[in-house]
Amino acid sequence: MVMKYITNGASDFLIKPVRIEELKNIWQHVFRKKIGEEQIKNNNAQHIIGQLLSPPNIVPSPCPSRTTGMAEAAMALKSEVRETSGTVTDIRDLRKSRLSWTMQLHCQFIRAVNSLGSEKAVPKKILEVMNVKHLTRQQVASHLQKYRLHQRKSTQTLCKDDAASSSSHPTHEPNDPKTQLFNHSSNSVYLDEDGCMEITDYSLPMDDLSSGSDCMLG
DNA sequence: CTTAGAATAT
DNA sequence: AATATTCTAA
Repeated sequence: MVMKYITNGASDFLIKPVRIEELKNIWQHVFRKKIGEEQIKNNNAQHIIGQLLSPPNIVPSPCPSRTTGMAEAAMALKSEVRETSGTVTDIRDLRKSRLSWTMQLHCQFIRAVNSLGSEKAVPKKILEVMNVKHLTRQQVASHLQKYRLHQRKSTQTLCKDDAASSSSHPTHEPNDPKTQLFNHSSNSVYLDEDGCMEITDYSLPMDDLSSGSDCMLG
């Protein structure tokens, strides 16, 4: 498999979690080659980078500006995982290929879901409520799917125990997925049935310099 | 055409 | 197991 690419002209490989340094290196090489020519096509360069980053990765060209690619790319490559006052507001980190649902993120997710209520807790709205830049609807959807699976599992387990016999295991918290009305406390709800987190304090001003309005809807 | 949700795939 | 991607039906 690897050979195939080499014979096709690839000169180097990057392993999945691509780091900034590696990319800088690549850029240098690209420039050395091209520097002799009169025109350096930045678009082309960006394209190359895009290809070097494996397909499912985020490509560092958010906006169609054909400026001097280098600087911009370097900027874009800086980790943009921003966290302000314990609240994640941006998940973009080009070193990572997959999103990691940290507890913070998960918490925010849970909060969003709870504050929306069972009926309205659909990916799009969750996304809006969470207000995390660069988080996609599909990512939320995927997470939601898993979350619901967990929920079902725990409720089933509890029901079984309930009907059967013997002592109960306080591992998880009972919950009615259907008949449950959620408390719309906007600011202090913790403890989800998933029980994998009990962070109970998020309150501080948010928005620092990360407020750029990217994926918001009014 | 957009999206939620299930089914797969990595 | 966790996330992503694809498929299907509203």
